[in-house]
Amino acid sequence: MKYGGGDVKLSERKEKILASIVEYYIATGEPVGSKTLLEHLPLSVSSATVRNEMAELSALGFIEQPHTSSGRVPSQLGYRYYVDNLMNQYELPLQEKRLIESRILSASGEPQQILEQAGQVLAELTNCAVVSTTPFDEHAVIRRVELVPIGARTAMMIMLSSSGILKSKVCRLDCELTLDIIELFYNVVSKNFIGKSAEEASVAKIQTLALSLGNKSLSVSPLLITLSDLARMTEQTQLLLEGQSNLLNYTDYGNAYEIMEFLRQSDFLASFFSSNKNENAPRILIGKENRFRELQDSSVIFSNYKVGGKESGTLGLIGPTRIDYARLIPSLKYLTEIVGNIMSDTLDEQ
Amino acid sequence: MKYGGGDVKLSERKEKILASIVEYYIATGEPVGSKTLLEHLPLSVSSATVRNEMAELSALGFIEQPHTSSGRVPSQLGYRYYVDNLMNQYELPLQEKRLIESRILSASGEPQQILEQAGQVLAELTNCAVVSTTPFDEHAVIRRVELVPIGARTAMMIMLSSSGILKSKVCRLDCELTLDIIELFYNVVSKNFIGKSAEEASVAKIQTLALSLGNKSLSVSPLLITLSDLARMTEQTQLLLEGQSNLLNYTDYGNAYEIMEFLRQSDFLASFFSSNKNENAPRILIGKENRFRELQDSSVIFSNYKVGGKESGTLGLIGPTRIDYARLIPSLKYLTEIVGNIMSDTLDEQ
DNA sequence: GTTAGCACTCTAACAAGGCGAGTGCTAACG
DNA sequence: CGTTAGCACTCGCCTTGTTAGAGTGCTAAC
Repeated sequence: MKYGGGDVKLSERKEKILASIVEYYIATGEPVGSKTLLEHLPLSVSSATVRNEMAELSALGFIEQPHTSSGRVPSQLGYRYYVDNLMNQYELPLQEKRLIESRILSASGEPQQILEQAGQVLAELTNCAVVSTTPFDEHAVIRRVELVPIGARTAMMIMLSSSGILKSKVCRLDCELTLDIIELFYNVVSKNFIGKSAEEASVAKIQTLALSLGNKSLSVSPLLITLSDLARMTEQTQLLLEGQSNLLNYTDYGNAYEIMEFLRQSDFLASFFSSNKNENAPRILIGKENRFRELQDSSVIFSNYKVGGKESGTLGLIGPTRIDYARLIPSLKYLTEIVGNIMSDTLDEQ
Repeated sequence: MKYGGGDVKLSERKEKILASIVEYYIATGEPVGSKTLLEHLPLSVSSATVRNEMAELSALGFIEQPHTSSGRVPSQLGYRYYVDNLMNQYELPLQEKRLIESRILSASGEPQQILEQAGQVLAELTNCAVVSTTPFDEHAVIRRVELVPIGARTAMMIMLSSSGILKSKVCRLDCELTLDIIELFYNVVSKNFIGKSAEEASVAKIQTLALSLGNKSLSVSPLLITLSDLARMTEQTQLLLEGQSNLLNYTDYGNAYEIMEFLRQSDFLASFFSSNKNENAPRILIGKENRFRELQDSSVIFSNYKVGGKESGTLGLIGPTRIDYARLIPSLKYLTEIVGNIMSDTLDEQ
């Protein structure tokens, strides 16, 4: 294993000590000294020995001291080693799994709401902020378009994509919405858009189409414009955010406000997640491993969920570097699994 | 006017001084002393005179001292007097109004999304947290139910209410969704639910209906259950939240986390808002005027928006008592107006 | 009613000193 | 050679003491 530039394999005792430091610090948030450590460590050696070991761990860069005279704290590298080699993942008890599943099933079945629900559950479970992206499938096609008249001149248009995204928008016409127009619209749609990708419902195409309709164009084109708007909304991945306020609980956390603002304008994250599409296992970025300045003191754990066998969206956890990796990772894993399954269920019989 | 138990009408000079204290404190967050105050006050008197006046204002309870030797801060009563008598509301410039309007029009037209957009705008404008409730109309009826098959055994059901709420849910059947079943479903729906209130789609009614369908009951009842779920969702007012993170900016604000948590579990607020349904003008609750413990250090300003001439939902601002009332109130007023208009537009031709 | 002057109060800011946790080093031990 | 006890040392935190400054209320004069 490469840590800090060289291959390192720690002795068993060093590993025990490192693991103990990490776990103690995660649990308490206090830097830990040789003596305190010994109390939590089933080793029959003296504190001096532990100190010697700790000095070496310091030299290797796995732990560091906030100031000369207080205990040690895991460094970023220390967390990394812990996560890679030492952590025993805690398995979710079956009962809790059941509870989680039932809560997510209570959502409406729309991907966005499943994700909202899952995000809330995960936020409660982990005390982290949770981000998630709606399913994205570059090969998704428009499966269905419905036009539901509301008033004489208004209608609600609904678009359903093959990735399960449902979007709706109110459309307001300049003239009355007659059956003729509706029929014409459905014809145009089924001929030109159904089964095609959302991209194809471009403004340019809409315009040329409108031209070809001659004098009917005037009445149908507002509908087509709305269609194109919906297509835009459908192909856009949306990023959902839950449990932001959890971040405020971590008092040692520099500037929660900055992070919350960052998450709010979170296009960055969305594109980052989508560039990590083909990973299966959860990925963990600790502190500066992260490329965003705002997250340099945070850890991000994210994992993709699969809909119909294809990676299609991401669930991510964001918290301070001092988070309980051993507990969070299995929770995240389980949630992505569940979310994927439920979404696939909805779509499996296409 | 009743303030602190007695009728009070302050002298013109006292009013000027009080207004100046309130405005200075709102702007800077610093307690203000007689000397500093004089600099911002177009009065040709000495600081001693001002001190005398301030002493009387203190005795009357309009201002108070955080500690013996520092400037004065408006008391809750002081804010109240200011808001009632002294404040000149700042009028939004036309240009800004235009900008706001266009941003809200970019929303999809669904009430929920209009409110989300409006909430975001308002949060940016005011630096407060914004809450809003979706339109609620006790006389609302189910206007339309659509069933959109997705797979062989799954369908998406969409419900539209006369108050403009659109909700959808995926429904999973035990057997194949045939045209027969769909037709039967539509028949049952149009006979029993369309034009009726959402309340009537109760579980009990669904059950008796299912019984009367005899052997077809098995296939249709999952659909009817989903219908009932949707009716529940439609009649529930939803509470939306934007700009929570703004609260973190107010450093003097005791415990932003507590407030954020309170807002998150905000059923309280929803019911509180709905109990204030028939007010037209914005209402302002300052500090302890508020009945919720968590908001004792906050001010809440809320105002109802009208859809089709009827009060139907609320927009509210939440911030520390030290907020710029003179600026926020007109912003809120304008936003409620706009939101109401846009929503009414969508529905006006029922 | 207004003003100048003054003594008084109280906090925020800074400095100094003691405490204690924790360290690294050294020397001794098995 | 690894382990251990002992010890001097470091350095942040807490407490205490002091000071400067802002602001007040009061009094006496205008």
